[in-house]
Amino acid sequence: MTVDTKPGPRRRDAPATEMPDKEGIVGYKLRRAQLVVFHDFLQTFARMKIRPAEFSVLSMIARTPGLKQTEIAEALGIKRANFVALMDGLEARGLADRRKGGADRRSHALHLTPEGERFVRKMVAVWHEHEDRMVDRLGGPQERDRLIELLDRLLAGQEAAKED
Amino acid sequence: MTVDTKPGPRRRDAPATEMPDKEGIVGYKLRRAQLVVFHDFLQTFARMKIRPAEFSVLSMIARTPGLKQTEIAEALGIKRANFVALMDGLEARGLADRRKGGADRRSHALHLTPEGERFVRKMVAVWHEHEDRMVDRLGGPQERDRLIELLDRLLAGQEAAKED
DNA sequence: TATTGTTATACTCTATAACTATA
DNA sequence: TATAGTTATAGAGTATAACAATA
Repeated sequence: MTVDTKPGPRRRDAPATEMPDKEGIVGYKLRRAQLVVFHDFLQTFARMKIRPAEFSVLSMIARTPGLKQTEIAEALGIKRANFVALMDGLEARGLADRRKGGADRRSHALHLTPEGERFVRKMVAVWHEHEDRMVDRLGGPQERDRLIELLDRLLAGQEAAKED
Repeated sequence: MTVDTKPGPRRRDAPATEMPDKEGIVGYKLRRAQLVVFHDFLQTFARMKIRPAEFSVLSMIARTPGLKQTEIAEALGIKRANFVALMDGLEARGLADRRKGGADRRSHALHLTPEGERFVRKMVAVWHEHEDRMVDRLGGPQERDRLIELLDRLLAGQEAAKED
């Protein structure tokens, strides 16, 4: 266990200096940074009317067509009950569809429509603007990779914590 | 502008390989990691019934007593309208109070009650469990500092983007 | 019995507009 | 006119329970 206390004398009645400063707190900084990045994402995609969750769903369908709802929802950390309205929206816009006819007649295979394919190509081009801007802020692809690696350690810790 | 494309030949009709993979996307990883850290925080503070926003408000009042609501809300990225119910809760629990009587009779000076002082001391002790766990997952205080620095770059980029 | 998709519902967070009392 | 605190409200996001169809 890491106890990150600084050496040296410490007075008894100085609670103010013992208080955690938000600027050094992992969760706080993580939240603020995530909000900033999502805000940039939302601004970038305001015209295309795409939200982060919709973006990740369309990307995943494009990468791996034919997956069923539960598979995509679980991979993205979306509850399957909440996935329904999201997918309804994409279907209503003619970007993706649910196809029945597989071996398991309970499930739907998710695919992009031809219009969805075109939309996703534009979406990815626009996304590069956003992502390049974030990578630039970080200091380049190498710094981006360092960040991703550190974030993966937090995520891996969660995996380990679940096994009990 | 950083364009992070890999060299080498690229086929025309292979959209699947051109799609962004969520595992390398800054915003996506940031969100997932933040959820994991907040989940650990919520578990850790389930008994004390403290949410992240309440934690940061109590910490800030403890560090700098006498600030007014708007100052704390703005520093923490909370809309002043949403701060009211949060502060109502802390006051109802007897942890903090709004004191009138300053030069500006519109504003409230925020302070901890004696019970709030005791509560915050316990809260900070419990928080160390959580924070140490996160720092351990990252690989130690040095790795934590690296992460904070990278997140600060994203936040600094936002500051710069606002000036227009 | 278990799983897939679905509906309904509730709770939290966040955002905006408008009010009041003071400045 | 502007600011501090407040109220009301609306929209996302997220969580759980329960159901029908199918396995």
